[in-house]
Amino acid sequence: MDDDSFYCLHSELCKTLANPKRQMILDRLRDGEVSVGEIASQTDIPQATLSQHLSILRSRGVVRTRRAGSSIYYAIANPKIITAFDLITDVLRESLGEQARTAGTDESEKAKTA
Amino acid sequence: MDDDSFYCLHSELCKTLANPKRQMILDRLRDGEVSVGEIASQTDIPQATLSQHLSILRSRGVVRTRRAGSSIYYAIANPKIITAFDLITDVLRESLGEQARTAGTDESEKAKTA
DNA sequence: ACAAGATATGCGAATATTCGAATACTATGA
DNA sequence: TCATAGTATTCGAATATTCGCATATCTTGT
Repeated sequence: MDDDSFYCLHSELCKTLANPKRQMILDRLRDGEVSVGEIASQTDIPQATLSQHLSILRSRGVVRTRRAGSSIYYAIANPKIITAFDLITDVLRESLGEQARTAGTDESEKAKTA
Repeated sequence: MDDDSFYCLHSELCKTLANPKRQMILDRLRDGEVSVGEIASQTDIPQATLSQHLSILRSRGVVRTRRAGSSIYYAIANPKIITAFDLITDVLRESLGEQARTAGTDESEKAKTA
């Protein structure tokens, strides 16, 4: 696999995580499998929209599915996804905390020296 | 901060990583700070495009900058970003390896039972 | 076979991202 | 101050994402 393909696949995977509704869904799945109906009742995501997002998560291999009767249970396919998710949460938190201190040190902030 | 805001900020951060060119850039920065010109010469990204992506990385706090003469050096702001990046690489690799074995077990693959 | 509950898909409009070209800004040296 | 190297911004067109609606599919119970 060449570098370009790698970066494309990698960013496809990141894109899959880069949506508030899909993050909401993943957060519901972090403690184990949950059915579509359960996710729908725990969030304010309309059923069709929810199904579309689940379809995206499925197609990228982020979640796996199991049918039980007429319900379909979704689960995180690889726990490392959750670890990455939480790591980004850390970065976000640290970045928010640091924002006050480092505001204005950016080299592109030319207005400050004018 | 309410949940919606959190998921939005989190996915903003993920979106920042979810682009092949920005991943290429981050990969160049993983061993320490590099100037814009150096990144430009190591990749095939045109200068204007490169600068736009750097601007996005800057605005989300993913990188920090330092001016040295007429050059501007970019560096990863928080090493956890790289850890998350590598974790997603793991997921990608494991997912690609597993693809052959689990192909067709998806509940949405109805065609198989027809 | 039929009805009902649970989930998935197709489509179109609104919105967001991406890129290249042109241009502007900043610092250094003559 | 002027020229030049290095970097940033603006703008417009092409493309991709997102969402809601309508509808289709699948499964179970009768």
